[in-house]
Amino acid sequence: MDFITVTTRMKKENNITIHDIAKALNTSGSTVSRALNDNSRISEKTKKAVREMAKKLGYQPNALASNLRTNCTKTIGVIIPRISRYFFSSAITGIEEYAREKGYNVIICQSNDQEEREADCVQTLFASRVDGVISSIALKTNNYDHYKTFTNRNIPLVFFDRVCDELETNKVVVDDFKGGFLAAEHLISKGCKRIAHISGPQHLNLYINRLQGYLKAMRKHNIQINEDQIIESPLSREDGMACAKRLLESSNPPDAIFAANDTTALSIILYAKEKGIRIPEDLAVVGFSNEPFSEFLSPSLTTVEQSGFDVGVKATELLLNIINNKIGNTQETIVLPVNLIERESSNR
Amino acid sequence: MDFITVTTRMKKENNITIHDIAKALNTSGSTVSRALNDNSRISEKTKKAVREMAKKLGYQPNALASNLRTNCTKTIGVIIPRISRYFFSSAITGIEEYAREKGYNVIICQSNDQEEREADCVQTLFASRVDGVISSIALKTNNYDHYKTFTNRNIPLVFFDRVCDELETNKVVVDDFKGGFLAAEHLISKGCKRIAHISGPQHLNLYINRLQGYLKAMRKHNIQINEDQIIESPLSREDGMACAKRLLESSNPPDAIFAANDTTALSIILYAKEKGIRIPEDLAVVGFSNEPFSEFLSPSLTTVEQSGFDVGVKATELLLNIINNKIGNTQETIVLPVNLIERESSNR
DNA sequence: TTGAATTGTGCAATCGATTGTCTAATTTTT
DNA sequence: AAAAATTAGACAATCGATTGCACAATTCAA
Repeated sequence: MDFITVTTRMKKENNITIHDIAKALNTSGSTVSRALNDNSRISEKTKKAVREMAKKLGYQPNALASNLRTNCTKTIGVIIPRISRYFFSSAITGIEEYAREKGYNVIICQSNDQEEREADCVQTLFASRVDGVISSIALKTNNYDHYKTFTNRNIPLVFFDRVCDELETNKVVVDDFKGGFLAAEHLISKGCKRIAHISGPQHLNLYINRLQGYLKAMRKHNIQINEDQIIESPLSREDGMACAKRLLESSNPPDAIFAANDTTALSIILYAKEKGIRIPEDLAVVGFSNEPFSEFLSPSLTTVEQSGFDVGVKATELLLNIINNKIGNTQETIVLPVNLIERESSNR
Repeated sequence: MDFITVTTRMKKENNITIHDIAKALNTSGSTVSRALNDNSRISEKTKKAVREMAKKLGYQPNALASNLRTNCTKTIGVIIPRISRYFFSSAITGIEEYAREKGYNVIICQSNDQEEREADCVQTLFASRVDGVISSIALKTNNYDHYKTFTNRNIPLVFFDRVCDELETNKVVVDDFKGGFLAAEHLISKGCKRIAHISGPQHLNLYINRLQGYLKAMRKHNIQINEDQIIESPLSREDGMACAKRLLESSNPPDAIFAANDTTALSIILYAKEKGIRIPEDLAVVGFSNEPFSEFLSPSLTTVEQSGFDVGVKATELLLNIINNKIGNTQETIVLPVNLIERESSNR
């Protein structure tokens, strides 16, 4: 009967605990714990002995045990649509950078832009008892109830980029309104008159804001706004093609398109090339995000730059401030600047 | 004195445990635990009652407690150089996809290509008691001792892409040798005679293999190999420029360059454009990796495609097989296929 | 010299879930 | 109907680190 126990026990061996250190020094676990945590109740002499013995035995603290006891994991969870999008991977780099500096770990979950997967992520992160969460909403998410898992339990939550009004939490976004405004005004300054806009899902603030910025610029300069030339799109590569076709084959085609992301702008450029439409002469194009490829397109793409890294850092800073009670869990929105990068696709 | 305790206690409230469920049903914690884990010793009736009460109370299991007890976290750790590189973010997507399907979580750490950071990642992942680790070595890592933290304790370890011979573990790589061979042979088939190669750090197998594949093709077709035209580079955008300059301003400039990554190939194209060197007429260029931008460069870049997603999936499959003792902890190397994508930069 | 204050450690409970062992209740076998 | 076997569930120990409290040893003041 004993065999089984012994065999299973073999799997992970060699794990030194504070009690092993205590035994080796003929002291107690509590003393070792306090010594390692630099508690003032322990003498320097003992601390030194403990630290040396810990090193000698190759002690590695078991975070699970510590977290269970302290109810604090020094870990923050991140939920993002997809890691392979440059904006998001930059944001994660920013998040990790800042979090690590402050002694926090990061667990990343991808929603793949699916609501169900997003709810899964919430469960996973909650089960891991993260101290706080940073999230950017999946495109397909319409119901936000799963986030109550955090809000109900006072687990700090910060949204970035893809935020929505329905959720009353802290947010970090870029100035999408200004971005939309700059893009449209830029096209207007180039003499474009019929400026179309391909927008994204309208339950997400950022697309609403880009659209509103565009509208503001149009109105400011008394350019006629044509409802037919404002399209809502999922902003995929394929749908971008379809939108391009729809706009450019209409009876009154635009002389400029402002796309709410660079992927769609890319589709437009490819479509125009295929159809022999010259860019920027016949059609000026502006995108949004400054994806890594935008600079190298031909013609290179005029776009609105937003720093994923900065957004990540700011979101983390805000989150950690809440976690550590430096600020109350208010409902704050931080807006980061954007800027227009002028390139060939609109240079006429 | 009591006030402080009370105040701090308030922070995270509302956490339902199995004991709360037990109390509500007038049963014991063990029964609840077994019921939730679908243990055969519990009757269907009880299981149903437990599940319903758990739902009613909003019970969420505390993974920390469970992990501590079972010494198994159902979590795998990933160490990668940088998440913002497309190949790596695709690999992570593959890793997550497969892991999630099998009920595992993923913790990601970035080494930023620094040895010290990599060692930090190892500590972090070990402290989190991950069940296994998937890693791709940082460029700057020369000493691999930190990985002993895992190997000494029989924690399964799988390397991908950036592997090295010094570490005797499981590996998943793409067929870099064949990729190098295909690239060089392709250039030869286009009639190029003076084919230079810009390689990467030689302590990493993948660059050695790409180089060897290139050499093999050269020898096979009796093309003269010129030592001056094989350069070792960190493969950054900046260094790519320097390499381009060095090669193209030499007395006997190459008529083709095979770069060990697309970033360097991009630098070459930009440099050539600047200097009025025509691609592919004066200089054919082939890269490696098929980065998202490569397709859209002008001229578009011929390159060797490798699927980060597939590598991630395979690495995870291998790791989970070891973790679950489906296969012994052998020293296996899985090689995934590559294929050449012919585009304009070599089309002459 | 005695009592008070300070300092350094140990004991034992705790976090929440899991699991070996024991007991009581029920069912099956003889 | 008694004995044996099966089933359902409770008890208590456990994982490893933390921490309130108790207590001994030392120092200091009166």
